[in-house]
Amino acid sequence: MAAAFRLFLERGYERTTVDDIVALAGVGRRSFFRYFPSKEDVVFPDHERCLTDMTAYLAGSPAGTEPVRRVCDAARLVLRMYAENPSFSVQRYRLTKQVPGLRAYELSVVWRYERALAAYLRGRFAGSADGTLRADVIAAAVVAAHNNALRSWLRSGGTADANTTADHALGCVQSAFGEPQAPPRGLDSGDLVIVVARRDAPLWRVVREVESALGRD
Amino acid sequence: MAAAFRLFLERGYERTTVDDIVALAGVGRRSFFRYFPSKEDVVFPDHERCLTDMTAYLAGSPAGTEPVRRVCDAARLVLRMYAENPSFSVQRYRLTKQVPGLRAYELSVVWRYERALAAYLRGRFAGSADGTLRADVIAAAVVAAHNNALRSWLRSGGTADANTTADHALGCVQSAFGEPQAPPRGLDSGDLVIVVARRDAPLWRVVREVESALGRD
DNA sequence: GGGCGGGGCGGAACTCAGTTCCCCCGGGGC
DNA sequence: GCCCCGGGGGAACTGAGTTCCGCCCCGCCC
Repeated sequence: MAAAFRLFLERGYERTTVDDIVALAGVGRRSFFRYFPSKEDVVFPDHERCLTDMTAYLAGSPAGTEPVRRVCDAARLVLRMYAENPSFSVQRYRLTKQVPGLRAYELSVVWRYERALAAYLRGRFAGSADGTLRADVIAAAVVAAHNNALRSWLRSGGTADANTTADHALGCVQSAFGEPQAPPRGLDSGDLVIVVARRDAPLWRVVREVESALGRD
Repeated sequence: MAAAFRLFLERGYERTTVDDIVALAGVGRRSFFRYFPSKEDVVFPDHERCLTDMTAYLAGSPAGTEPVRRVCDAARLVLRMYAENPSFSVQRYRLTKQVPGLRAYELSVVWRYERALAAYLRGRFAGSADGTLRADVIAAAVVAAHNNALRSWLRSGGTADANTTADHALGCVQSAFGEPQAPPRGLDSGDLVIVVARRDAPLWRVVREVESALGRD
């Protein structure tokens, strides 16, 4: 991997052959493909583990957890993996941005994450109306919000705080799709809440007010 | 293309080489790659045109169109393309379902659709708070809803009515994310609106109520 | 200690996608 | 006639990924 990245950064991904890598690393070509099924896999060495981590995390959800919250937290696992090696992640980001083959590979990885989230949500929404549709849409929204936060962090060169941007992005999705879960501060279930808003106020501000009135923040 | 699909259906995609195709078609190998940049492109011959259609459709949006409605309609263009050749689409679906390489290619195509939608939404949401985040999330949600409808239609063998399922799926997204566009029924700007909701009601229902109270539906 | 089986490693050769280079041929202008 | 041009086709090349086989080292059993 070290040899591969040295060459990728020196000459670019496509100008580097597997023979170059194994020659620099001093190993046999056969051994390279033993550890990395394809040349692209060198660039994404940890996604496979992260994917199994995510499915395990979802499978280990205690009963009664709010599903949308859970998938948002699952997405944070990916962000954390990126944040563990900021400089590596940023280098890889620059690489994937300009090599179509790597972008395609990344898409297939992201797709597998999304399917894992969707599968979990489908299980949780089973039986309810439009369950699979809601599961697919929410999974896609979570992935999109996560990617939005991740990319802005990567564009900052890994210097910004990844968690706060992700909290904000995922918070938006969560508040848009999430079910009520927090116990009311002084309210009992069944209480009535009255919200007053001006008609020309922006919708998001009205929603915010509803949320705070309902004790959800 | 006819020769390629005959062989793909007979022996499978991976067991068919480009030499087989050109031998059956009676053309030169060089000519194959003149018309199809890669072997995968034979399977998705019309996506390139559909993508340019979609960008043109979005670019030609009249001023004042509701953005979410517009991207939902843009997604319907893709569905219509599939529906034009049901049997071909179903065959291709079965093929891409079991060939990882074709799935990866399809993902990259879908990604380009999603980026086209997101780019349009980013332009429309420019300046508003969290504009790019909303654009990305909505684009992903629209694509997910479209794919959900498309796949259920494909699984039905192309017999069901594609439009009604798509209308329902996209309608959910549209009502979840759409902006107000209808003029208020009898309210003037500056009027006060009072909304009453039970605390344990699901959030989306509260939001729906706020919207209708504000005359936005 | 000596045979022995298995696993990690390496290399040679192969398949196939995709590219490059060059040729051929037909048509149309000069 | 000659030249130019553009589409088609083939030969040869590059490089990824696979298959097959041989080597060596290590532990294990007799």
